[in-house]
Amino acid sequence: MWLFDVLIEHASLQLDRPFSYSYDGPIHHRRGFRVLVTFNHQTLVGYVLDAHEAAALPTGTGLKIIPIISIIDQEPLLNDELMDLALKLAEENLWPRISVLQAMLPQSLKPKKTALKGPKIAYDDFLKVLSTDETDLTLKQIEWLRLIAGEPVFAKRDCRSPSILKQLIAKRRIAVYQKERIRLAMPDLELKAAPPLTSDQKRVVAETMESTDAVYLLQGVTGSGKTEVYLALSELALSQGKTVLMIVPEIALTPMMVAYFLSRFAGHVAILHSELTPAEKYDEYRRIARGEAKVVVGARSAVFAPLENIGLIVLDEEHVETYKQDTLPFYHARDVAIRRGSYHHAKVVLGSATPSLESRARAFKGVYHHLHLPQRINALELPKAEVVDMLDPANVDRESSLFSKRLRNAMAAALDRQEQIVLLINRRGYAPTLTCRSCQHVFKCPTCQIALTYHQKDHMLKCHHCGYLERYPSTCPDCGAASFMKQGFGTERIVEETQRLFPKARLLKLDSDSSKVRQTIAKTLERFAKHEADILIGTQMVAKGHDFPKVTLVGLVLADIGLTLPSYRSAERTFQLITQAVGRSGRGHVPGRAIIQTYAPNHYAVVLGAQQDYERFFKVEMQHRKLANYPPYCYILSLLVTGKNEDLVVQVAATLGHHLDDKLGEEVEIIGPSAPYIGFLGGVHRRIILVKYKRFETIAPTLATLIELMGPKTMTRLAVNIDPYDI
DNA sequence: TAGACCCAATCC
DNA sequence: GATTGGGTCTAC
Repeated sequence: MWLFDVLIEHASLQLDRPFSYSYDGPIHHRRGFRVLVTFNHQTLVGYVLDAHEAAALPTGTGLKIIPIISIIDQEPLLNDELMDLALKLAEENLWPRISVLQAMLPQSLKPKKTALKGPKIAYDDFLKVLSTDETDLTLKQIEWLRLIAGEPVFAKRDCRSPSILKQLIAKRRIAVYQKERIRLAMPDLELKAAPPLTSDQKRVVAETMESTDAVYLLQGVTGSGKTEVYLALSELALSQGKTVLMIVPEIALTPMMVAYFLSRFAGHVAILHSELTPAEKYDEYRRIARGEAKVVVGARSAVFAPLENIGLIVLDEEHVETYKQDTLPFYHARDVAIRRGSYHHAKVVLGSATPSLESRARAFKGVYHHLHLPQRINALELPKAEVVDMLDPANVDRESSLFSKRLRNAMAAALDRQEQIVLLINRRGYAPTLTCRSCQHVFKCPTCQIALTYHQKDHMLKCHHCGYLERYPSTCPDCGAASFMKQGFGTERIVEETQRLFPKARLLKLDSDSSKVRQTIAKTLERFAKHEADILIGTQMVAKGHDFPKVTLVGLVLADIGLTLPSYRSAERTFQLITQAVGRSGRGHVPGRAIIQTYAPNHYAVVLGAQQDYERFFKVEMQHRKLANYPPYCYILSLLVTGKNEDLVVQVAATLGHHLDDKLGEEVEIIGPSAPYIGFLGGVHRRIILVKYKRFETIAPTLATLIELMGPKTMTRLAVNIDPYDI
């Protein structure tokens, strides 16, 4: 008899311990497979951590050990590298182990009940010729036998005479065999040879290959050809018989990167990102696990791709926040990439035009090897960026308060010259708040207490935090009046306003609303690239990575939306947004222009962003961070206490706070507990404690005791997030 | 006084 | 995370 140590599918710290189940029967592996078990009157999926052989059920332990219902997988789902990585990450970060295992695996393989309904392996039937002996066959049967034998592979469905086929099978001339079908149709791109590299690119590639360092920060201005460096390094890794992991930030960027890699490495590429259907992802995952793909291109969760023998891991646009998962497990793709790199002795390349302060500071200290691409390819000039002060009424256009005279004139001129324009507004919807005209009632999300954004397209109010929806009101719930004010503006409003000012211009809109429908982002970008539209209006999605040679003007409709957010990263975010946006302009032969509208024309993030002066910004922002003691001068972690009973949440948070203060008061700075920005979400009260610390080792033991302090009670829950992004 | 409802403990 | 059981509330 076997005793299994089983992790239960529910991701909670209280349940993050193995439960014992028995099993009578043969097993092929000691760990890593899923089992179906009864757990507290429920049928759940569990993950076997270990198996022990036993003669009989242990007695006197107080455990009621029952048999599992069934074994789900015959083979382990994860290799030893990923399994050990999952356990280590969970332990260090105080995440439930099962949550990491779930994050690592595609929908169909996750250790949770919903996975059992996920897509299964699809098979195609093929025909195999067993014998070409033509005795006893009719002429028709001989005709088909010869036809099938003449082809190297013959799919069953291609045979139009099923009855004849049936007889051939009965007479043992032909057999049917199954082969796994790959549901993802890769675009059939022409294989391209590598273009000659610029001397800068060559230098960077050579420097990387000659060095024995593990992690590289490739800092290259927008348009400096980082992608070609990734491709060249990939080629070198492949030529050494190693594999390549290419991580990109968003779906919107992926089609382009995929196209680059496909056109260079064709059949060796697997793709993993959220635009694939679960079935496609499953197939791709299995292809990778079987070792059939040498290169994986994918978004955040693709850092867990089951590649073996990795030689190179690239994280493009390393500064973007989407690399940090904001639900359990709160992993950062960059950290995982570096961990996996060190296991494989692979080179890890972090690329960006505007590196995160943390990474740039590490490069400065020599923790990362710093690589530079200081010039745009073909010696293109960086676009001229002009800052327009929207507080000065003289600058504002007479017909529209959203546009400056300068931006409107520049747009008119670009349209006259048949050039393309990108307009960026970092807010989706039509208007971010709706207010009653008579009583000033602001429509808010009932769960998040955040103002609802009015969306014109579906005439609804939406919460951009939790996705809550309600119909556009007919009357005010407070005073009954029926007249409302739409305050502020988002992408939809800019589209409307632009169309009004330039009725002949062809517009396209791109924001995360577009991503709801599959493929829209890719199609929109493609249409814009083909010049089927003159103006592309969107959120920061349009600012990242795309290469549109005909764009000569970029307008940032309001650059400082990010600056008003209460976060120590707001200046960094704003700088990055401006720099990336300005970099979209002038990638063809015509020099580009960028116009930045702002209410904060003197803010250093705006001024230096417009000048594309990363180094100055780095110095200034580092000083700010040092003064306020923020990362990279310390690390931050958040402790989030949640529960339905507000008093209890407050009380537990206070206890944890005091405990931390007692144990660590000397070494760390503790902020809170306090009510977070969204203090009440979905019927659950929240309190947050921030801990600023210098060395994780000094606080790790105390963190572990916090979980014990919480006890087995589930009235309140604790979530630890190391380096959270939402503060 | 049954049934609705809420809370907290338990799960092998 | 879901179920259960015990306690309290509530409507007839």
